[in-house]
Amino acid sequence: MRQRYYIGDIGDYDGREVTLEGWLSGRRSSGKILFLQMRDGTGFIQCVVGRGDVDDEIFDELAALPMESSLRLTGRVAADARAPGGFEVSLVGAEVVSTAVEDYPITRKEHGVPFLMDHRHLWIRSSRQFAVLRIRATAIRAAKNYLDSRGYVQLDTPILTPTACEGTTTLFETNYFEESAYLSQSGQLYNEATAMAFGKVYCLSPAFRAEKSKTRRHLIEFWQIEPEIAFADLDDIMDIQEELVAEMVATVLSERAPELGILERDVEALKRVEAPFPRITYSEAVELLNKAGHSFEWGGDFGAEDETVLSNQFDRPAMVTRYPRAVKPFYMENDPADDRVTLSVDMLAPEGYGEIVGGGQRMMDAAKLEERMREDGVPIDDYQWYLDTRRYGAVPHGGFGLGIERVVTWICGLHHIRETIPFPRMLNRMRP
RNA sequence: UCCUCGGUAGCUCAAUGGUAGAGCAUCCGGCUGUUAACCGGAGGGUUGUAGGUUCAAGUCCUACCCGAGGAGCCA
Repeated sequence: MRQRYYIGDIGDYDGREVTLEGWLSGRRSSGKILFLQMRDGTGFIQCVVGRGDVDDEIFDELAALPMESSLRLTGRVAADARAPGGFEVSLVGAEVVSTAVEDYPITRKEHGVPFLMDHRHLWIRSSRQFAVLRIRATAIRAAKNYLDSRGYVQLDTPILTPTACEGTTTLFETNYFEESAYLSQSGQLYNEATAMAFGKVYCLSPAFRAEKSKTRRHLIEFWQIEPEIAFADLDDIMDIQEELVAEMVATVLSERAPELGILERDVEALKRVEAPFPRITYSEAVELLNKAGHSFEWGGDFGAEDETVLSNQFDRPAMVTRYPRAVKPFYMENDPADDRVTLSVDMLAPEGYGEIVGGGQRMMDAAKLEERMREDGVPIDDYQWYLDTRRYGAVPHGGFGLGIERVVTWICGLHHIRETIPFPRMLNRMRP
């Protein structure tokens, strides 16, 4: 395989002549000297060339080359304090691979959200989007590493499902030959079956919710990583949640420092994200809200503002446990100490980012579970397979779902979730 | 579904009911250390759509379309 050079490794090439392959992302000229900004997907670098350093023909071509043209640039790498990034390349040769058309729409000046979203396929070339999406990939890898290295088996669950978990109003319906099918909202119920077969499992998959939600923390299509563990109680689940989230943050901090720099993220806030995380009950959270002058009545679910007020009370993610029966789904185990509440847990990110993880201990007893399903109007006939997980060797077990995009929004310190996935699907927007 | 705000040049925005403009981008010219470079010049408009009021509508009225922010909703 031929030697290839990447901007991301530029520090390794100090003093050497290299050939970089990439795209022209910016240019400034000062008469007989050109400053070319190049990107190659691993980073950004400034290349400098004076008239006379290369053939006049090539110099003139570079001076007029449209933005986003693709090229190969050859030159010597040198540390230079004047260059953004600390290194620059003094060119000795250049080859244009493809000349772009002249109207590249995204400039260095400001653009509005609708314009950028219409050009999402090009927007992802910009440095901030580059940083966010690289951090996303690293966060996902860190989560997988955490689980894989501890013996979890990745067993992905179906996207096409025959029945609605609860209520069909928020499901996307499609055809499965002669019958209806729905796009999955969660792999959890299937995870419970695979956990009874493999002990510790997880799935990493998209979830689809046809909610008319139009807020900065909702996507119609988003990704979840959902571990499920046999022989685990609520405390075990919380231990795993906090270790997993702490590892994701630590990995991003150590491997994606330049990207966090591009985003101007306050890394001190991220460095505080170490276990143990604060753990409070729902009832304590209600008290906290009321003490904070934010009136809240026991029994309801927290709204966006409630979550913000709560998460601002802590300097790292906080876990809220034991939500009332009414605000949690049928499969949550009852708290033996208080039958009004469930063995559930949500993790709220700090800095006002709200819920990033939801989970808990699952109801173990087949008869009670079936009763709860009937109360919720779940079609029992379609879920006999699920009840089998209790009939044949029920064990205490639990798990959680971690919303990838919500975690990345928080880690990156973004205002809106739409930037954390390459092509967001939102209310009013399915293109590009 | 509801509330609020918005839609004018490729982009970001101006324009008392009275001649549609600026900056950036693009093109042409200048500049040997630029950092969203700078300087000079040029081209670029069915003011979201339809109707209405008026001597006159980007501006006022009505309806619709599209978008943004938020609420509700969201295991």
